[in-house]
Amino acid sequence: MPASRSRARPAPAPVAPAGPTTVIDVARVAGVSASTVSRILNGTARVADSKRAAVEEAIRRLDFRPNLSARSLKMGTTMTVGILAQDIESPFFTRAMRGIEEGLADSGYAPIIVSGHWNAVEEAQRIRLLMARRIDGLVILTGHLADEQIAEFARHQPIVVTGRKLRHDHNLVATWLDQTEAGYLATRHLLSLGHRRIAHIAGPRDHGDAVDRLAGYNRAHEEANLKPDPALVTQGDFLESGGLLAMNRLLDSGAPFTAVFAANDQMSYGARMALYRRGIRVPDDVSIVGVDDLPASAYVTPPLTTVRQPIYEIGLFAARALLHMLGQRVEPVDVPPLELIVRETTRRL
Amino acid sequence: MPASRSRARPAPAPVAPAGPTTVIDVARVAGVSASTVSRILNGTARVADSKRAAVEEAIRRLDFRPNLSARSLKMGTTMTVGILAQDIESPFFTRAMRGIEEGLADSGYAPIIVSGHWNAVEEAQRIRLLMARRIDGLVILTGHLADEQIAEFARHQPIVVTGRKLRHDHNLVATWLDQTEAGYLATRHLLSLGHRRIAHIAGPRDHGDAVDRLAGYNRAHEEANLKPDPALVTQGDFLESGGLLAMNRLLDSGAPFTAVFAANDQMSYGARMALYRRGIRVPDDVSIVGVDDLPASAYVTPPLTTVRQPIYEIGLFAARALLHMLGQRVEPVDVPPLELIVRETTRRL
DNA sequence: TTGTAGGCGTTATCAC
DNA sequence: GTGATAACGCCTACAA
Repeated sequence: MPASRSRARPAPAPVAPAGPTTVIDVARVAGVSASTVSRILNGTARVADSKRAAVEEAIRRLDFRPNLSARSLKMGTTMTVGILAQDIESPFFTRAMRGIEEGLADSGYAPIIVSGHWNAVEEAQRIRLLMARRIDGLVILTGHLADEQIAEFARHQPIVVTGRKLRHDHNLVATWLDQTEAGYLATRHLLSLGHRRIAHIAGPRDHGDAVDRLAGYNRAHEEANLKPDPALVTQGDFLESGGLLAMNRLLDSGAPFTAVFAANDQMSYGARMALYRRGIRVPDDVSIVGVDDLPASAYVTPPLTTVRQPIYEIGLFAARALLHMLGQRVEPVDVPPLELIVRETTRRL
Repeated sequence: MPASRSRARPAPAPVAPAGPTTVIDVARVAGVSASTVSRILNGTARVADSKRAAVEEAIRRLDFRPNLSARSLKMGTTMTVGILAQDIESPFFTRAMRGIEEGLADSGYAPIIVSGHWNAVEEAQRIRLLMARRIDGLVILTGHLADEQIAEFARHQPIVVTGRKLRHDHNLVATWLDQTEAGYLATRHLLSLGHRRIAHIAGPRDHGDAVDRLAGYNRAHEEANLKPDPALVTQGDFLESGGLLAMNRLLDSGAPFTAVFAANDQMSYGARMALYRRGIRVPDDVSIVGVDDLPASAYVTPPLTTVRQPIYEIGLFAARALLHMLGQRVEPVDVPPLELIVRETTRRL
């Protein structure tokens, strides 16, 4: 029976203050000053054991919780970090968020998540909203912001940004994986299985990762002294629906191919569906490779061969790096490298 | 070139204050008092157009943003709502969160998301953490908290809780869909296709929805004057892995069946994988029905027949209901009913 | 219409 | 070791 907030009814106990409980109430009940309560709360200084006991008892009795707004006002810190995602429903971002959640656990920091929807203007807007809340730090999960813009934001608070290469700074950490390598690993795998006509469902043209993966596709061909057929490269949007549409276009074009490299897992699912619709078997007639290794990829039929991205670990890394910049003592984590996961959507030609 | 935070260097402009910009700085630059600035910020009172212009200009010049902590301290409101999810990576919760995000858009409220991991103790802990931050409202997305516990929490701030039937209150709104109906719809569909030996992969025993769906499965049988074979009911955990394990148990038991009703889509995926592993065709040899209609269910092969839950709309509803309780003028939204979505994992026997 | 003054709850500084 | 006191930045009576 917490004693606070008893307005209409008579106070249930003589100690009950009028409004929400404050340090002063606790101090009065414990027979000490507010400063002493504060000191005990924060471990700022040594206090006599007897007083400590009295204060702790009073805190319990009154169910006292310090007002974070007041503390923030005084300290200039909000114990809140902002997370800029792009699409809160995408498995990519939720996996990263899990990593962040884990990395932030027990740190006292809580995440506020906003979505930028792959739109630089909206992203900047959301970040300003976050900054108006005086967040102590910010994680930017990929996106379309200009590097200079991010550097500018980093003048106001520590930032960790994923998916780009940026000069580190006391206030700015970037984590980056070579997405050319992802495209290269996927394509080389198909080439090594004897495939020579390999289609590619690319991601959005304005998306750096997509561009890099296409470059990796080209590099693997070059290395094998092959020239990819431009008719086999088509555009997707990183979503299932786009993968389905792209595969339909590929099929309708009549250009023959025996394998397809989709720039991410979600488009692989869509492509797979398009093939299924036409009765084209995977991997017997066409092999598929994706990128990401989303949790679902082990449960689609057949299980998807893909290039694993350490998304969870990136989230974990981001959280830890941010805490480090915020002055917390945390052990750093490593981001493992990209890795080809061979499952059952690819077979030797 | 924002003028604030120029500590080490000489001030770039004569207007630059020492620390972060405050109303007082704005007032000084605009040649008015701080209260006038506040009034303009909040539209609290009429002010002369000339002063308004000067203040707005000063705000722009100084890139001023009101300190939310100070405002919160004064007003007793944080413009923050807490969201208790269970697993931030589950498509169920992310879909709901999308709805919440949409419902909160442009309201000025930002969501803080925490996860309870289906553990009543952890859920209560997280909520206390949220409450320590003085959130203005709370959305509880299902979970294992006791009704009384929720009622107790609702004494401190408005709460919307999904997935239960609770007496509404000026501070408590519950939204609930009859999950017996979900199990009933799924099972009746299979029965109507001529299936008589229908297996069921149930959800966790301590999960109300799971229990209700099993009850619906039984009710559909009763209605058809059939008795489900207890050997065909097995336990899952609402995850893909649990669905896979459960289906393997079913198969190993030797009890014959021609269809399976899985208590959610994720377990359907796992069950589908187990069948695939053994070369059992879907729907030719075994039909499958799930519950949820996750976005992915239209893209698995074959596309999953399932009972659609309006998860997004539930999130939207929750956000709107909360805003309403917080005194905002918002138009209410309806939660559509459960609906059987017939795709391609079921066929007539 | 506008300014002055006081306080929201906390912590840091300074005395004792 | 402990207590008074003065901010932190904002908003809202109250006064003018």
